[in-house]
Amino acid sequence: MRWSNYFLPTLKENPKDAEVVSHSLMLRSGMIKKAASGIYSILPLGWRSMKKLMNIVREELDRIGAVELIMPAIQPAELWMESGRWFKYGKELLRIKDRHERDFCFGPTHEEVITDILRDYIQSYKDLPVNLYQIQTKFRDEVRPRFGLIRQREFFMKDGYSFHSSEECLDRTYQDYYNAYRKIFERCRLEYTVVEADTGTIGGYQSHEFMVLAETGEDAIFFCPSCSYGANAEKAVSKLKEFIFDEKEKALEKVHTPQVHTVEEVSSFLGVPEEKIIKTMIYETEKAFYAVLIRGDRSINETKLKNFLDVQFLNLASEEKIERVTGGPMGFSGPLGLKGIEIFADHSIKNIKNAVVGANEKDYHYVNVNMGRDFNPSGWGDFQMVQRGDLCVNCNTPLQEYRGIEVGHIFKLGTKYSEPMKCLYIDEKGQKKPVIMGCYGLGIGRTLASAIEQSHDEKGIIWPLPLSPFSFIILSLNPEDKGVRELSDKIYQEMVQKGEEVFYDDREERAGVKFKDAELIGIPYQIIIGSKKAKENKVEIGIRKTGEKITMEVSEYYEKLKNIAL
RNA sequence: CGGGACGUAGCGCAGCCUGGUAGCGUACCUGAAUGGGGUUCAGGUGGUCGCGAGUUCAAAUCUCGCCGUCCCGACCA
Repeated sequence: MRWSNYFLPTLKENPKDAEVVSHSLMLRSGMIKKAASGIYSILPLGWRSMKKLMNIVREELDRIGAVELIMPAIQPAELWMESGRWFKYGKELLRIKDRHERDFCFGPTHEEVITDILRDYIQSYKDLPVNLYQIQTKFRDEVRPRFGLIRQREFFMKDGYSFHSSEECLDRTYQDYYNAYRKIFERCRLEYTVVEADTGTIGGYQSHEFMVLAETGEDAIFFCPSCSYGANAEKAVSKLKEFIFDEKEKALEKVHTPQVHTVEEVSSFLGVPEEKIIKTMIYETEKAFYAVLIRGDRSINETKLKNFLDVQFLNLASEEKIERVTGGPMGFSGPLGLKGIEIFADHSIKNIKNAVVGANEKDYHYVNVNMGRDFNPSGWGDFQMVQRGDLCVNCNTPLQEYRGIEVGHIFKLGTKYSEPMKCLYIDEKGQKKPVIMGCYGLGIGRTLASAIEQSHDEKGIIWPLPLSPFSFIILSLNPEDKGVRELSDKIYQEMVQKGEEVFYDDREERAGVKFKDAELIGIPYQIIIGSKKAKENKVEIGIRKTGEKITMEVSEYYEKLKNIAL
């Protein structure tokens, strides 16, 4: 491909609305162009990289026996009503009406459509398993699209779905995808980790996230360096530092605590450590209000709480509602004397003796509160957010915290969709059963952006060879010099004939411009052809990653290049 | 959904406070020189100042509304 014949608008300056490096470099290297917030055109150079990644994905999925198909982006509302997600999915689901005022949505994911396909064709256990995938445009109306291709509203996703007649069979396919994903990310030369994850709106009962490690990552993950336990912040569990309170229970006492609201304030006002304070959080859900107790130095993990309470909506109650429910203002809630509201406690408060709690009354707290004697929660659970330094539940090693970009997510769905949508099969005994499903997502654009986040320098992108839009770039430094032009043309022709993916900068630009652009777009290997060296029948090979330049005879460039590029 | 900021040439910005019909850099076009790291000089093209109302003799500038874009937050009792 000749640059003069290509469409590659590079930018010298940093676009002002690009905040993260992958976004900025993709814009500058002419890979993408924004159409609207979170919505991008993929320009030729970007599309080449994207196709590279898609093909890696295809190869690895084909290898595990998954079969590619393509489903519609526009999906009828009826299917979403059947699964129950038309109402549950929320505002992220882009709903549209056709000319007959019929409801549709632009698919954020395809569980409904694929289940609808399968239920009509699956009859017997003999038809199972089925393992299908597609690479297709998704739309999620994100509240806050950001970071270029990392959080888009319209994006390419590889989504796979598998159907089984037994758990064991699902387990095998799940493992196949797990391994295939590992291979994909390894082939992309990404530094990543796999963590246990919450299943969110997709549902199901087991899931793993593939996280590319990056400081700009939106998700926090915890990882045990010793036993390699890993989980994202929503799912992570840990052992807390235990505090032993071997004191006697003292008499309950109400104390005046004017203007003392937060744990921090209570701690310093009363001179008690935060570990002896029990925080009482009032949550509002679609079912009821709940009081949730947790140790003063810990934070509530709302995802865990949501799962525990089995609710769709969960929000901290507003000031007025707290007053209505507890009788006291915000900042003074406590478990004592609460009426008409269930109290759930996190395990972290179990051993606290002579604790401090709010008195549900302005400017008052109780001290020397003891669980069992003074109050009893109606249930116990793990509601806490893991914090740095907490210990691994398996091996007691302090957990490490990283930031990551979620590039892949696999789920065991079970019968969450097959049951309501009646995707049934007949088993060996002639009984009708819902199909057992798994689903497997991989973000294409996001993976590409992650690769740039992990591999760049101040000059531009440094593509790992498997994702690079081209493997080689010929820099013809003085194309008006006949010798240079002829040699450049010759080398270009040769490489094309050998089937190499080579980009030829034949533009009438100065050398500096070509070097800068080549570095910006990050092609791993440069073939540099200039007047002086060309006269001596020599060329240079430049390596983007190291900046190294190696001079050699024209006759040996190809062999050497192939050796280096291995 | 809340808070903040921005919107002026393809891109990056100034001008706005203190109203008088637009400027810088870069890119682009022409010419010349240069020719291995965004070169230099000369000349030139390009903007209904996001949109709409209002105030005014006069609005990029002041006022109001809308639209768009980006950032931060989503939370600790």
